[in-house]
Amino acid sequence: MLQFMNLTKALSDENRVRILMALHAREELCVCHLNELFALAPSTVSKHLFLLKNAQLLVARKDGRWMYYRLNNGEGAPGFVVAALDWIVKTISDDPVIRADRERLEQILSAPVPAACARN
Amino acid sequence: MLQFMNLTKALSDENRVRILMALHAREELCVCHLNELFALAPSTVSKHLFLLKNAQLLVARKDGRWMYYRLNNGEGAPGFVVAALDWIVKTISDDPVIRADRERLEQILSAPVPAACARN
DNA sequence: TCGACATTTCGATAATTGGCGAATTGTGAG
DNA sequence: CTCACAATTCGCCAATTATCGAAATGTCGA
Repeated sequence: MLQFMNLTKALSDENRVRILMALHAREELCVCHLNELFALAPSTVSKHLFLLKNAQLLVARKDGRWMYYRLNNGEGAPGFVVAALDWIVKTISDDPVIRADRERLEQILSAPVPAACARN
Repeated sequence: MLQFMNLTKALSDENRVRILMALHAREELCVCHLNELFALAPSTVSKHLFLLKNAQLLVARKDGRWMYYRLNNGEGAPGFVVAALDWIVKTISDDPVIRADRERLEQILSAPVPAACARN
């Protein structure tokens, strides 16, 4: 029950849902990309990522100075988590807000000199 | 997005999830049953039911003085709502808390003179 | 080693939300 | 009509939480 509630609480904030969808669009992103994508303080994004990871919705990978996050829907992910992610994606992929985030994310990632991180 | 967030916010409270699961065990219940099942003030239960109905997770039926609530997973229910309910049921049906609620609910409903409502 | 940068942790604050009791509404029984 | 009762609405308070900025941590490059 505790795990389940961690998950539903994690999903109850719009910014966190948008983070999940951004990761769905791009497999893997570092925190600085998310900082730029959403108009939030780095510490705020970090906290959101912690809650999402704590709910088992995300997994993290460290590479040098950067932390990369991705959806926890690969091998070994709990079935109820994968089911939740499938449900979310299926439900709001076409939402205007999510679409706009996707487009803005493309812009950020395709910029010749990414503004977010120094170089990445 | 607003509908989606209404739904995830509705699911982010443990008492509301337990209400959903009670309704899954029993198809339909009136508010007084839920008042007795959970140790909550009637006004609190009523608020929870409003949020769940607002999220389209429940539908209500009025019968005399009593309001009956049930899960919105029948004909005409939105697909993403039905999918959410299926996911919840599948994920936490076996949880100890939910099991205990189910048993207590049986007790309440099978009592010779239901304590909850005057007669029902 | 030192400085720059990515990220996290911590502490404070504002907004949101769960909870209750009191008052209100609506309905049926007497 | 009046009373009792189911349920909701409202106003308030306590607890939670989203957010930020400042400070701490860790890592790379010079």
